[in-house]
Amino acid sequence: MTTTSGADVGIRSATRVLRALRAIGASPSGLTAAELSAELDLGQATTYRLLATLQDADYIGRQPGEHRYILGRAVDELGRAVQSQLVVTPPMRAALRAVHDDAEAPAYLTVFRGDDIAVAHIEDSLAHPQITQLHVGFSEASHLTAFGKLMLASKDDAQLARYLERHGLRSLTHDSVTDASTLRDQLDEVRAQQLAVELEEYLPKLACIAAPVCGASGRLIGAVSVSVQAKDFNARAYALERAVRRGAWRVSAGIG
Amino acid sequence: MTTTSGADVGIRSATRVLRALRAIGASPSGLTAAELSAELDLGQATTYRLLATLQDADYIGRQPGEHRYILGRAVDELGRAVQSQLVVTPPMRAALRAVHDDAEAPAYLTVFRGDDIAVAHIEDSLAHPQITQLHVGFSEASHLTAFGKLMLASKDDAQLARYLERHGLRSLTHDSVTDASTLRDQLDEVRAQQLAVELEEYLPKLACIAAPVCGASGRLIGAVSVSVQAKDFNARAYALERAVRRGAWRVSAGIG
DNA sequence: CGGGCGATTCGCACCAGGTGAGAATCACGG
DNA sequence: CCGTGATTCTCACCTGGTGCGAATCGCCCG
Repeated sequence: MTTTSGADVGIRSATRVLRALRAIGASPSGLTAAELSAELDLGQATTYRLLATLQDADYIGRQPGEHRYILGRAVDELGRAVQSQLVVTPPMRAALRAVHDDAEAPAYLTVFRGDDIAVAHIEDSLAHPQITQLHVGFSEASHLTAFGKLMLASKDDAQLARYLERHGLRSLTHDSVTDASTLRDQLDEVRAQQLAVELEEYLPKLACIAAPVCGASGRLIGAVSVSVQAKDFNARAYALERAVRRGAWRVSAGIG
Repeated sequence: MTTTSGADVGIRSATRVLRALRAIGASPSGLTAAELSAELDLGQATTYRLLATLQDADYIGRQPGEHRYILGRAVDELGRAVQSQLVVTPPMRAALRAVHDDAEAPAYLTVFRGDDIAVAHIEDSLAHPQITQLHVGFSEASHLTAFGKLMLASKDDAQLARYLERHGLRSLTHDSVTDASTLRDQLDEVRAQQLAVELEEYLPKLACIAAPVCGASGRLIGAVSVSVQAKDFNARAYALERAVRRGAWRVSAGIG
């Protein structure tokens, strides 16, 4: 066991492939064979063989006459596949649309996956456009979003500690929680209310409110939320809460 | 050498990783360990190790209490990285906007990568919305799109033959070219005009016209195109041609 | 036209590390 | 409390991935 820092678990060759893809994707202009070879600490012959394999499977490619490898169509297809796995049925869409109409605000459906959160669907309109920083796909900074707090609230102390250890508490605005014990208090309140609220923690001037979606087994699987201007939040809070709770209920029911 | 259909080239373990990701992505609800094991023809111990490795790198994950593995956040990030490698500079965006305004039609910037074509940017508007079937990312059926014909026209006979052998000539509409010799004639015309046109070959009732974008070396690297209703095409053709040629020129100039 | 320098491929022997089989253990649901 | 399926463990085998060095290739530059 030469695990110096406990990070290199698993099949080496597999890890290499993944690291290679990451490395190539990390640079907007791609990587040359030599650069990748240095990055992965591999002999050049091996590097070329690996590149040939990836290229053969269409995961990478390069422009003719260019020596840099860039991500190819297979990666694009995979990226699309991720989104196809964020299943959104027409009833769910309808429920979310109703939330948008009731709340007069952009509405989001998120699903939880272990420590990660993916935005599965967004219902917005010209009058109530979505937050630009949010997109369909995985979301960051769980501790600063309303649906993130909902997910964290479903964890017990040990799981939360593990999460914090792995992710830390990044700060995005002046009001972001960055203190673990404050967060724990917030999560207790979330558990008590079965509702999460976030005020200018994720983006300045923005507030978000989220209600839990549960699967047939009663387990928490996601959230329905809306975002509004922070200054309007207090005046609208009551109506927003009714809307997201109703929406979350309808989505939950549509699953079982 | 050129094993046309021999599939087993390269590093086995790498191919396995890629096949595993593909397989998991191919099913909207993901795969169980047993299913993947069957799919890859691997022993179960090995399968679990591979899954653990992929999970460790966040390429896959699964909902708590669920036995199916699904694609994870790292894949989402890769998918986003692909798009970040489709570099679009502000001048290019501006040039494309001008094409949209001149032509009064949605305008597309595509880049060529070997046999593949990626849509790098779309400029549309409420009055002139984009074709819904087209999205930023890789595009299919090159032989049926205007920009695709442009790419194919840059190939010589041998390269074209190789392309046809690998991709075939899928038919999408009643007017799709499906005959290689007809396609060859079309491509000759494209070469002569340095312009490609497509009438209801890709989508019914839709026409598309594309002009070539060249890099500093003079090599063809992409295309600027617009799409309009097929019935309007003849009346508007002259203006559209001027617009895309001008746009392609501006983009080409903005690169060198 | 010829040298020269990267980029890329080839050949080969070594052995790390991935593999399969089977058994043990765990996790549930009945 | 048992049975079934999921998951992990153990271990010896041997494939297949690896590095090194050299051979080619391709292209720029003088």
